[in-house]
Amino acid sequence: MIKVGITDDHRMVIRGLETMLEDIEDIEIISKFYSAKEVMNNKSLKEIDVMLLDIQLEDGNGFDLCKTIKEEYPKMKILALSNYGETAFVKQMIRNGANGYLLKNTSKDQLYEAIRSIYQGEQYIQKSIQKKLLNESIGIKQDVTFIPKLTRREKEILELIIQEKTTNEIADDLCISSKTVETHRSHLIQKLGVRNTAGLVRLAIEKGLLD
Amino acid sequence: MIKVGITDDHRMVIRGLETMLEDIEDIEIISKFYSAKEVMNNKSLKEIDVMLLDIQLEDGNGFDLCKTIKEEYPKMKILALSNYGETAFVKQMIRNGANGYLLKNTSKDQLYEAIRSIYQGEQYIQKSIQKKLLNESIGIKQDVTFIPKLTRREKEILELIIQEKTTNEIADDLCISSKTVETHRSHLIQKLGVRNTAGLVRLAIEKGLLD
DNA sequence: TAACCTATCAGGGAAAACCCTTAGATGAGA
DNA sequence: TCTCATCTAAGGGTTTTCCCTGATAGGTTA
Repeated sequence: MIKVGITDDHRMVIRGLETMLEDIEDIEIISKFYSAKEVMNNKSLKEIDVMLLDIQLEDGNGFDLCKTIKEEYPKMKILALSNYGETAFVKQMIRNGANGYLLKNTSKDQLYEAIRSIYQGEQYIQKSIQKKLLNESIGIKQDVTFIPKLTRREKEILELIIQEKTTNEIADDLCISSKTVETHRSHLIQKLGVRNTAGLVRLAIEKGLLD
Repeated sequence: MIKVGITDDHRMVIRGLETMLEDIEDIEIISKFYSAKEVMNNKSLKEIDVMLLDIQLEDGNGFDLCKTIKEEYPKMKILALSNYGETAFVKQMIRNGANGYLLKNTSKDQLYEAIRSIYQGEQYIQKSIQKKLLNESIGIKQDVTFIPKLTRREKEILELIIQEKTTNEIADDLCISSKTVETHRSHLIQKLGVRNTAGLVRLAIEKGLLD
């Protein structure tokens, strides 16, 4: 009997998961959580074998939650669920300890297979995403798509850039010289491998660099 | 008996909706569609009283689909479903003929109420979103948040801006003067009510102005 | 036909962004 | 202690963006 927990802030998704799993004999849903907070405050976590975890939670992201859970309950298996197949998401989730990654438009069979696989200690990543990861690593061998870590200050400035502030305004906001802000901007452009502000904003939004 | 159709590319969500509605006596789910294409190719649409419509479909957006459906079947009621409560989304959906708007994290009761309301000819917008819309209209009376329509050329140029191209490069790409591109840029900034390139990119991505 | 929208182009000027180099101060960690 | 990362700052120059104004031409529609 595999004891399953579900964490998702959409009741509809939880409902969907429940019905998909309800008539499977060796699976039992023992807990449901609607937010990251609920998970953290709960003490029955240790009984869970496999946690189905939405990576987009309203309060705090699933990445951090995944890491935290894994630190406290290393034996628990985590199956990440997401609407998005962005390889950046997948990689980060796996780095943070997830044992599997499924898109939410999955089928019942695939969901069952994924849960069983990771319960038995294997890794399960949806085929379409595997393909994507493969293509990516073949296609652009040189260009490592991993996103370099931004410093606190850089994130701060990136945030303000996205808010349409100019270098001068940012300097005022942070009480530093505009030349310093320029330096940070240049670093951001270099680090993220883009050409200009447009690229910064796009990347920041698409890859979710902030928070 | 209210005949309901569901359009969503996530099976899980469809499952969730099904179980939420299955034990309600006066509702019957008569069709399920996993894509916009399926909807358009189907001829049993005319029997549907209320369509639950995801606004984020893989093939073509729900906004256009909503409009198209309404044009062909004016009597059909459409309840928009979304993960996002962006007022811009809501407004656009309502403009395109939707009779209601619900977030996917809704409850069974609310879902039922929404379906019944719009079936009876009322409009149903989730309370939290109503609040948002209200606040918005109070807070910024002047600033109408509706998104003005962009011309084909403007969209084209916006697309290239997002691809990190400079004005000169865009001019080359389109074989027009860079001064013309500048004019379009200015119009974009004015129309969209932003301050600079960063704002353009952000809005274009967040509101999905392209495609 | 007149009004309107769209796309085109231009001049000129101010502001902002971008690029390169160099460099001091600080704090964490091997 | 020495190194490394980070944050800070500056000089000096080029490119790009932004903001006016004004103008022509074609197409649509009332």
